[in-house]
Amino acid sequence: MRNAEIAWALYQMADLLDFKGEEFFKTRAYRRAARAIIGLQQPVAELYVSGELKNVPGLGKNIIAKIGEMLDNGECHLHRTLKQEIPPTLLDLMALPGMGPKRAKMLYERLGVTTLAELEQAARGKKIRELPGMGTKTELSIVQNIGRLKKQTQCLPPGVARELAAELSDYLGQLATVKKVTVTGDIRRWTELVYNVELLAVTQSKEKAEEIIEAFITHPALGEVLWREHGRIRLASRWGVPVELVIVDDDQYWLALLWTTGSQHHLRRLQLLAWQEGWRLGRYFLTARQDGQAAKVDSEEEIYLLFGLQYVVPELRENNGEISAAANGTLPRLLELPDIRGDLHVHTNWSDGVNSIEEMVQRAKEMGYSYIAVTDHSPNLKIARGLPLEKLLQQFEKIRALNKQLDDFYILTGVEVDILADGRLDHPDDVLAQADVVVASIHSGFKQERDTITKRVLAAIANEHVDIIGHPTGRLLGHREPYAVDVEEIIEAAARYNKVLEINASPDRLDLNDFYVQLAKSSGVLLAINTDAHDLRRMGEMIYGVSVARRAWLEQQHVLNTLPLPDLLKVLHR
DNA sequence: GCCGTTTTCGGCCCGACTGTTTTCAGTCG
Repeated sequence: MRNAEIAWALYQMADLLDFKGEEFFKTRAYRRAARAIIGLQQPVAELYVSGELKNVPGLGKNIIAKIGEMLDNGECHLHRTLKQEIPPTLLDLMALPGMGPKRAKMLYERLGVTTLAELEQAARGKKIRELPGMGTKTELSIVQNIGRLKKQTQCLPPGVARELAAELSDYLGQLATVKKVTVTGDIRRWTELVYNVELLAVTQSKEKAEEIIEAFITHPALGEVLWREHGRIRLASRWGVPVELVIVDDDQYWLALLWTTGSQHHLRRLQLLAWQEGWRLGRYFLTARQDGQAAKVDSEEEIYLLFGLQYVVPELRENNGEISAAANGTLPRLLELPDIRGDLHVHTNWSDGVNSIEEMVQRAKEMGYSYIAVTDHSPNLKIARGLPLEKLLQQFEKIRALNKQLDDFYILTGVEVDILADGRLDHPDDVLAQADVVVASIHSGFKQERDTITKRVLAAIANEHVDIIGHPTGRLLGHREPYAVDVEEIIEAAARYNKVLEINASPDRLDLNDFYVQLAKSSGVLLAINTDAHDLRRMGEMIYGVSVARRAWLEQQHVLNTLPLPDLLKVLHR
């Protein structure tokens, strides 16, 4: 079993135990263990064998034993028993907003509801309001939330989509008849939501295509066949989002890659331009209009070159002016991951992070960074064990001491300070003044009116000690809508006060999104791309933020944390 | 469940909000 599968099993056990009414601390232990496993750099199996698993915080004797069972048998006894006891579809109910273990249990016991479909039926049949503590508003919200969920399952946030694609492409890669697999489509263009998971496989001979398809459809993550023709298949997946596999031979690879990558609008423009240049471009083919001769191409670059264009990277293929720019030779040199010199928003075990400052620093060094800012939560965020004033000052002391031991690396003292519901900040100015970097973020009052919440952020921008506005819209992809904040006004204010806006790189957030990043850039507002990592593994999510930046045509000079340390400190006025 | 030079047992995680109540349970961040 992979780490992610074991973590998923632990999460599910936690949910099932919650449902059974187990005490909070026990189920939290399971969730903490799951989180610890997600954060591991090595396969659990290796650490289990070497006996190092007991050194991982959050993993104790009991859970390690269950991990052992899972590694041996693919499942542990407790998990199996729980699933026999409780229909696992009940967990879908608990995933609805406002629906926890107690209510799910009551619905199950009193109305016999086990699935979302049955729940919707019960709500529409006015059965819910008859239960204690439930009323008409609960019924309405159930119907609304189920409706929203139905829409959401048509697409996936990029992190989950990439995991699914990687799993499927590994599987295909193991087939002897498959020479190469490429993940293409939305994922290759790094769109913020993935509506299709697309894979392109190369085989020695096209006769093998049907064989590959037959093997592919048996994969456990895949379900119903939606559509099929020779060399192409489309199926439903575990998460609801469709998966498409295209199989071609060597000769077709580059044109198939271009075509499957999309976007449709980009390809349309490209077809038109190709036509004007004497070519006919279509699904996996490129022929001369004059004599029907197929073009011989050995890269995507060559295809663009044939049309007199600079190469257009997948992130830009949205028909947002990239083709004219490529024709004029004015495509920018886009930001790249190695341009990033540090992460200005990470959490440690001082607040709700998993790892110590030292561990985060070590990882940052391994990633080739030259600085990192430790920005733990402020006291208002109780759930995240936000640091009280004294502890924050202690942390600053500790960081200053650590810095003395470090060569060629600098830890910035920092804080992610809550913008409180009334617009004040959660630390006094004189404390903020002592931090190298201050990230101000909203973690409460998400449902406030547009005006109120916008004023809160504006007040934070106006505070002279605030450097960066963290995850400016607060959205969680597929989970939580952005708060009602007026982003344009925030951008204008950031421009006036010379403040930095964050591109939160977490694939669950991508906040700001590429559109607002373009607005910010054209207003002269600097962006900071930060992971907001709570453990070592998630520090690796920087690439998602860089991709948002690339989709927004950002270059190195538009991004704060591409600056060498001395320049960075100058911008931060330290 | 995990954790521990304060403890191997007794802590660990708390306040706001919502929808339902008429004093509060359940959920959420």
